[in-house]
Amino acid sequence: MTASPARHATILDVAAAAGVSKSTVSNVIRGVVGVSPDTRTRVQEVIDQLGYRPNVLARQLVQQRTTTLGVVVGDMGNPFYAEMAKHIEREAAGRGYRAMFCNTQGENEAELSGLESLMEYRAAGVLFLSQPADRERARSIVSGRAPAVFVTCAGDWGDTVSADDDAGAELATEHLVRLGHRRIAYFADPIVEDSADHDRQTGYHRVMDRAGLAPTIFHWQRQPGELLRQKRDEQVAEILRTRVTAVFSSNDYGAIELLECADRLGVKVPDDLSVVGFDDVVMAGLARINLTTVRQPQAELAGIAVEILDARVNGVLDGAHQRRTLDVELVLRGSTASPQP
Amino acid sequence: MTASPARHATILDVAAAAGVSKSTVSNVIRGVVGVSPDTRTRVQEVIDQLGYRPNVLARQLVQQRTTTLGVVVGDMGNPFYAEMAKHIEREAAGRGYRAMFCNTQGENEAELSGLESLMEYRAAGVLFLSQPADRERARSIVSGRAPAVFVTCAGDWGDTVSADDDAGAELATEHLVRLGHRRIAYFADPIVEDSADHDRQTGYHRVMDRAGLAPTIFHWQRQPGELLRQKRDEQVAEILRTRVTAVFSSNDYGAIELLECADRLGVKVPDDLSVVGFDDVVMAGLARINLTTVRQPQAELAGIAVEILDARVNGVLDGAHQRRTLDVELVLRGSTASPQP
DNA sequence: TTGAAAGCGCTAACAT
DNA sequence: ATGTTAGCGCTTTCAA
Repeated sequence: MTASPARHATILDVAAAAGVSKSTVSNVIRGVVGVSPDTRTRVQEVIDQLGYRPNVLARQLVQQRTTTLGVVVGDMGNPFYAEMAKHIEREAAGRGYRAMFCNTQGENEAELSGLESLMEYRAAGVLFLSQPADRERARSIVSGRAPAVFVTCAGDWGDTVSADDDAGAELATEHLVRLGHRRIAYFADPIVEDSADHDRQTGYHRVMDRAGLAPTIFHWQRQPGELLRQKRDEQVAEILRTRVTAVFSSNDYGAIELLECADRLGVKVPDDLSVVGFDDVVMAGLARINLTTVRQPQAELAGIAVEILDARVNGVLDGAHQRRTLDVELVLRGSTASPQP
Repeated sequence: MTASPARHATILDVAAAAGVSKSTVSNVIRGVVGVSPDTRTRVQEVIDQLGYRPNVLARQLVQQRTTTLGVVVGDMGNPFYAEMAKHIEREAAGRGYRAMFCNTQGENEAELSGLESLMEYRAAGVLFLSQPADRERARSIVSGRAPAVFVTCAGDWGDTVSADDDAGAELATEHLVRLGHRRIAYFADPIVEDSADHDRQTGYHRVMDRAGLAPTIFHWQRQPGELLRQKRDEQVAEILRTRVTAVFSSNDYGAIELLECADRLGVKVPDDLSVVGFDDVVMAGLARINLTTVRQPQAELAGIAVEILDARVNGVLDGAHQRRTLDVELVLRGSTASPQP
């Protein structure tokens, strides 16, 4: 079999074969009332026979609106974003939208050209799973042309849907305090959105203050691209020299890397070091990882985000930006315990 | 700020503002030669000023071809597919295509309606990361309308790009044989495509035969939806009762589950049991998983798949289906060792 | 070097 | 209940 001519039947082909006008075919396709049962079935038969599929491009061109949702995601290789992407695609499809993904890998250029491309496709709305690096240019490309929803990352020019980062951090930190830890560090992974990181730090600080403990913030150094294992180990070793007995990491990924370092350094988790993460990615639940963490309600986040975007697109929702915050939950697993005496 | 009117400037707006005809604007956009420098800059200024973006729908309607690539993926939550999806999106974007994902979750209905939708969007081509459940209907929807490429899964009505499953299985099995194992089981995870599973079994069988060893095939029972942990443990316990000392799993996911079961049952890996996986997902490289496995060249698979699809779309490649097989590599880690005496 | 005009496949009035 | 018609925003001959 050779390459296909990719010939699609048009509404005119159907009309001709069924011996009706193209409007009648259009009426059948769109299921409008006022088509005689006879005609309807006859047209439908021709449609099935010809394998006719309406051209969405033509439809959307005349209707002046599309059912394409743009999704901007930093790294689909990151399990958290991959799972979010999956949920969003499902939600979008459930509401009759098609998701167009732009995986930006944090590259400014990819981000901007992706957004421009989405606008050229006249995406009905765009959904950010990570805040664009160049906020102003991103905004100037999208704003005024399509509604935007920021999921899990704050954006000041669109609706935002995120987990209660502050409360989650409180939960995590309180858990460590109750276990008897005094030296509890906050471990910031730069991959976490600034706004989320900020809120998580806030929650951490509040609990530490309340307990009369001194906060310590560590910034995980990431090399652009590959991570230097030795460099990470040195950092962790340094942290442990400060006699820290517990760490709250701003995300699971960072927490898992910390576990790895601890393993290499011979530091026992949870005996010598307790670790709490944030996200509850699937990996965190593996018996060998077994990470105590704060669960983000991924499916709900995705559902509400698409719901809001849909409402904006349909003009059902209008006016000021929505700011939805969903509850989180602490998942107790094996990476935390009371400090050794 | 209230909701945007989503008003996009058209080519006519630009033409009017620049005092030229729309054809001239079109010529500027498309960068065709034969436009005076004066006119070009003037038009370009208006374009920038108005933030004009050509409507891709209109363009594609008249050109009778799109730059949309449909990607069908079974489960983006699965790290292997998530990583593949990411690479494919990057490759597609690099060649001027936009990726439209359909996450089917193995549901027949989602799959078929997703494909129909892709055809309505007049996707230039479709890329399968997992074989559709209803092959015949999938074929009838796509075939003759858009070229299809099957990545990591065999499809008889399109080009296929996959890793050398057979050779990979040989590598894995030989590794275990050389370590001195005699009772080596093959562990089939049903999530693996039939064709890939078949080839991996073939490689396994060949090596076992050559070594004069008796092959044993186990089929991992997966409940639809949630897995029953106890059930899995029972299966693994049963396998171990057969005095198997090594297992070659048809994918990393299954291998990791096996590790989990072994942990729970108190079976030491690699001392009491050696385990080899297939794929080399990121998780397999975590120190706490440390799985010996066969690496699939994900980026290359994605690159070649998109390259072939691009060639088909442009008519550069014509005729019989391509069948590309890429080399794999055994990644030695800590889950394998010689059997205990 | 530019412009006029004919569609691409469809929807949505408006006629009949 | 069905047909006619005027676009949607663009590309692409063909003239000027």
